[in-house]
Amino acid sequence: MLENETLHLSVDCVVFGYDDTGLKVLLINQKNTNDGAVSTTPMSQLPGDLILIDEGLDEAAGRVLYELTQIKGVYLKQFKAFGDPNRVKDLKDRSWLRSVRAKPEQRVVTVGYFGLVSLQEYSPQPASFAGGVNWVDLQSVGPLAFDHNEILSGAIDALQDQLESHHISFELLPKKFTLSQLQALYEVVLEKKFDKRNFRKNVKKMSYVVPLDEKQQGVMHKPAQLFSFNPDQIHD
Amino acid sequence: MLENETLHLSVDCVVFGYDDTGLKVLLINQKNTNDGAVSTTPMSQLPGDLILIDEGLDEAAGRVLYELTQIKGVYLKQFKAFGDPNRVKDLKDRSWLRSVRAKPEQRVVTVGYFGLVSLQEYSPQPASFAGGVNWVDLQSVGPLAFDHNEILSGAIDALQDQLESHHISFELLPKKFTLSQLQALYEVVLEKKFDKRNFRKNVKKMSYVVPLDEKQQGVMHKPAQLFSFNPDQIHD
DNA sequence: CAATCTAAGTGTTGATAATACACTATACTG
DNA sequence: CAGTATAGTGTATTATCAACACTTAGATTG
Repeated sequence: MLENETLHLSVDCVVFGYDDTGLKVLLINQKNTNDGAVSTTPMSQLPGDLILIDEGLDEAAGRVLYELTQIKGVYLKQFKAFGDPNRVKDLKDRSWLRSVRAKPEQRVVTVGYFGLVSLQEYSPQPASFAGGVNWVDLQSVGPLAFDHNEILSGAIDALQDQLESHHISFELLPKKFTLSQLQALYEVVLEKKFDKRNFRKNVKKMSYVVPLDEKQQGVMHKPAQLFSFNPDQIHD
Repeated sequence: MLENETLHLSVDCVVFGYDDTGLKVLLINQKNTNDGAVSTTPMSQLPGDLILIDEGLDEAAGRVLYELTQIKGVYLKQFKAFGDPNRVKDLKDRSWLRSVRAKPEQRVVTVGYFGLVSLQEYSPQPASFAGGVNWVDLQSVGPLAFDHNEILSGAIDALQDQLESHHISFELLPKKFTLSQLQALYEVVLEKKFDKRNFRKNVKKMSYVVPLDEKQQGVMHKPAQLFSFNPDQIHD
């Protein structure tokens, strides 16, 4: 127990990616540990790691995300700290912890960040840079390591809370987007349908959504007008 | 620097107290350190301390608050982690840290909690139990130790955000209260005025605010009807 | 016990925002 | 040039919000 008398702090990033096929979350696969122990099936987890002794929390979140997935420059926002003393003590997580941590028994408190990425802007996918990194459909997320399902669920709540009030939807869309894409995003994130005409009426009131002199191309129907976000116009 | 290679975690509690005279925050005075060093004027700070190695965050917040102020059983909610690497490195805080911490140079990340108390329910005041504990009017809060002004400001934001959406106003009021008291609370916390008739119209829609068969007594005007909160009736 | 004081309590109206709903327009395809 | 698929648009109804002033109940005073 003496060995454990200190506590470590980590950050975990719940990065949401969006494209026309839906809302995904960025997960990494734990590498299979060939330590001769009972080989548990490798689990998925959120990208996260211990913070360094001289870096800030936001800084740590950006660094850890980059190191594990090669993704950088994304919107990242702290949403909650998770500090159950037993959150890394579950049997299922022991073998992996032993393979990566000097002191695998040590308590770890983690600070959760959620991040937002437009998947169109991130081709090629991170999987081609960093092994074992996947965008997983939110519906298809299975059991994750540690308390990461709980952290994910907290991040979804935070995203839903802040989508409308904090003007962050544009982080999930390409720079130029159509109003139908914007509406689809709202519908997926908030899990409800909107009326097309009413939705567009509301968007017209948002001075920071500006129409471009440009139309969609290469679609086999009437091409939609493109819009972009102008963050300067936000003055609520 | 080697000594500092571990990191500590603390909780800080921003406990708001409310009565007819306004909204207060609970502060404690740092005891004067007679260590012969330059005697800095003793500062006020939020009640907070390091968490124990085997306790959860919520648990730590409750314990620390009780140990420092003798207050217990209050509503406490995590709102944000503060992790600037230099948040406890300021000159003004050194002398006090040296007097209370084994490793005063050590980095401390803190998790902020906000708490809510009805001051009517807390007579006698905590100051009579624990030395140096004061309810300070929000307007009169001066410079605090560490980054506690920033933490306080974050707590105010969280309180304002959640007052309407999370049905927490009753934590700040006595069990039986009048609609005028409720309105005054909203006005103080949200820093804006409400129309009396419109306010009461809205309250009527809240099924969890229930009228009692009882009236105010000992006031030299028409006595107001008393109400109470019934948390069971919350089903948003 | 009448006059006075103080905050409690109460409705209506006009403005604004939210909802429901169906057809025409445009570019690409074969 | 007919077919297809999504873009784009307006109005009527309902619900919500905002503004506004007088009467009432009990306590106090002379």
